[in-house]
Amino acid sequence: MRDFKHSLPMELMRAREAAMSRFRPLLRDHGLTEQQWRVIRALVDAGGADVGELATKSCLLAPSLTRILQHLESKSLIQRTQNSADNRRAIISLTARGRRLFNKIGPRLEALYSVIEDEFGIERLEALYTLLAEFYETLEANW
Amino acid sequence: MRDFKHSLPMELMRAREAAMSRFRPLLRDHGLTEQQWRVIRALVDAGGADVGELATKSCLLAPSLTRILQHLESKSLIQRTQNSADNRRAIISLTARGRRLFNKIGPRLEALYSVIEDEFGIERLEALYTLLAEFYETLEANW
DNA sequence: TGAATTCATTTAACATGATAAGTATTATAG
DNA sequence: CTATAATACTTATCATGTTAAATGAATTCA
Repeated sequence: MRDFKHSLPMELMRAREAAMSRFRPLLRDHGLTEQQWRVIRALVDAGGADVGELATKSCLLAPSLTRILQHLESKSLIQRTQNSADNRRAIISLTARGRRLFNKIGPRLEALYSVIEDEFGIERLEALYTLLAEFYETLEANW
Repeated sequence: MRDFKHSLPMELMRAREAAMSRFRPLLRDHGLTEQQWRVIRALVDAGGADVGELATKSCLLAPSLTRILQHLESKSLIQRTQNSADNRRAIISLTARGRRLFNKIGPRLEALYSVIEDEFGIERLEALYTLLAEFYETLEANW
């Protein structure tokens, strides 16, 4: 049998954790989890989206997203606007407060990301990123 | 600001999920989560280990592992042996039942892994694996 | 040797991951 | 039209992720 350590899912997880462990403290200092941050960032990127779109963009399952949105709404970081065309899907958007929080944290996370780029090298990082995207595409396509 | 989609942690997560979604149903059919399986596999690999070693090998945090071991013990898949040299660390090992379960599921998971190898290509998979290991090493070393 | 420290593990608390089931709304077939 | 099915989301449940604090055993050092 293949060596236990030579497990792709494990290696993906370890690599991700190595990166996330550098970002998490900053987020935590601002009372955010990494998942909450992904939602905020997706909202900045999209400028308003329904729950389904948001789930796709932030890579969260619908039940998790439901809870996270309730949490973010209770902290007045997001708001819901009823969609008259389809009452099932409300449109989620950042509040002014949510945008301020993003503007405060975003650049500092980018700085941490730049450090990683310097350490590992942008070219290798791009190569890794490309391989990962291809891997994802391949597995999605053939399934 | 960098494009939201061009986020390495997200891409690592998506790649991992693409792979795991193929393995998870089989595990689930046998009443196991992916984390429980990682512990079982680490125990096969090590043949007996204390909780700390097991946490490292299976990439689980100690509190998660504690709960998982309680669960696996209640299903008689693992057992604890007191270590006379140090009463803090009990030695965990698979029961006969745990080994049987591993022998039953292991080959079928390997088969699924082989499909991925064929789809993506062993060379590219190796290249990806190498980059991931280097990424991990780089980030751990410089921190 | 015994108090302080360190170490290994567990508990606690809150948040998310994963699956199944429920609810309300919209679309569709007859 | 209207019963039915499909959609979008939410709840519910159990398991794990993450951090901090607690417990108990081994080590260190005055």
